[in-house]
Amino acid sequence: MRQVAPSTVRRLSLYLHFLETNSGEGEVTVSSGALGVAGGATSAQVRKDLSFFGSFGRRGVGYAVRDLAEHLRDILGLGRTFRVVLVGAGRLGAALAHSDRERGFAIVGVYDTDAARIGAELDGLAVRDAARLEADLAASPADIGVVGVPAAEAQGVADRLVRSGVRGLLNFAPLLLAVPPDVAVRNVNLTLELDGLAFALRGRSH
Amino acid sequence: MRQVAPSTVRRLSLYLHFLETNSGEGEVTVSSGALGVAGGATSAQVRKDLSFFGSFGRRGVGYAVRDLAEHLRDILGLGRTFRVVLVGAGRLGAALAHSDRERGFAIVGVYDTDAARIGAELDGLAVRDAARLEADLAASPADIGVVGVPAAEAQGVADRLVRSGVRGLLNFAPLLLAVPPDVAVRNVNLTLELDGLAFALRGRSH
DNA sequence: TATTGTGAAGTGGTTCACAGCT
DNA sequence: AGCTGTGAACCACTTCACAATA
Repeated sequence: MRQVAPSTVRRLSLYLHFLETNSGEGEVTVSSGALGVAGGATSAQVRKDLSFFGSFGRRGVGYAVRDLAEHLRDILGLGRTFRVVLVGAGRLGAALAHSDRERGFAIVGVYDTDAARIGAELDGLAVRDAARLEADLAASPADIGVVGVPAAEAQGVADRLVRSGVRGLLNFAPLLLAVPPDVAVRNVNLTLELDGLAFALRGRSH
Repeated sequence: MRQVAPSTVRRLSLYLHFLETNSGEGEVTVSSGALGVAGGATSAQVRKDLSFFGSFGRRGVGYAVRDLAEHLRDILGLGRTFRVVLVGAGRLGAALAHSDRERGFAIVGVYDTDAARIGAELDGLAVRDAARLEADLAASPADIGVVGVPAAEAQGVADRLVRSGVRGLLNFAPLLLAVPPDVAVRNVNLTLELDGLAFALRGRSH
């Protein structure tokens, strides 16, 4: 199978979210056009995205909602639970801990280096001393690590997570992490987004 | 001038961040190669990105750090202060309020519909009743609106912000907002990022 | 008639490679 | 010799267009 484009994965996730939030509404089938609206794509794009993994629709009819949702969860690998450790019990980390605990991402540990935070609770999880990270992960590995520490510490934390067997990182620090090629990184960078808006608004006054 | 690619803007922001955090270190010039490492790009890509806006370097030498940073701030439109209103005083909004207040993005208002939150303080800013949004924006416009409310309310909030003159939106809700073509939207979607990691980790166990 | 699945064409961003300065 | 600036080549994602099917 050819390499899947990152943009395709992003859209598949949007299609799935649409199917999941609109499934109770009676409609048994959806067209590629409707999915396109949800995913910010054309109908042709939707069909191409899906055809990459198989033929899930019926010509002249569309896609069966429940069936396609199931296929998308399977394609995205959402059939299992991912174990997530959170390093840096700041606000972004808290936002993550708060959301999405249901959808297959289980937060199994929250760590911080700040003594003031250690021992505190973050959404029902005790914040542990980051010094324990390696020992804890050796005893009970995780799939995904969330880097929620300041920029200066981010690469160090990433290195420790990767050495401890984590193979996916969600990075909130405003810089690019250097990781081995078999480790996946997704960045959430508020500075970047704000700069992007600034650029889009060039020359416009309020 | 041709349309600038979103990926180019993203990298320009990364180059700038690199220059700003490493400017005190004696080096007066940087090469496109060094900038490429910071921005996750090749040296050729860096030069193309910059050449799009002018010739800022010297052949055989490189780019003057201070000078290039200044140019990048100018290109990105960071020379002025952007007035930002935050709707939804949740954790992501709090994360935003906490960071970056220095770099040209001034939070001028925080709103929520939840009576329990109204009147509370978020990083020194009083949370106001979202019902006042239109009146406040009419009296004192904003450039950027942050949509930090649940998915079901997101489009409604976006509509109200756009009607009140906001021309840039930072959307934390896990869906695509429909906005007029002259309004810029950037999405921060944790669900999407986690799904992306799930896909990248397909078939791998811990 | 409605809508999918897909090869072919199109578009646009990235990489190459080298001329041009310092 | 070192490094930028840039046209040309390349590559990958998107759109088109239409045969296939309900």
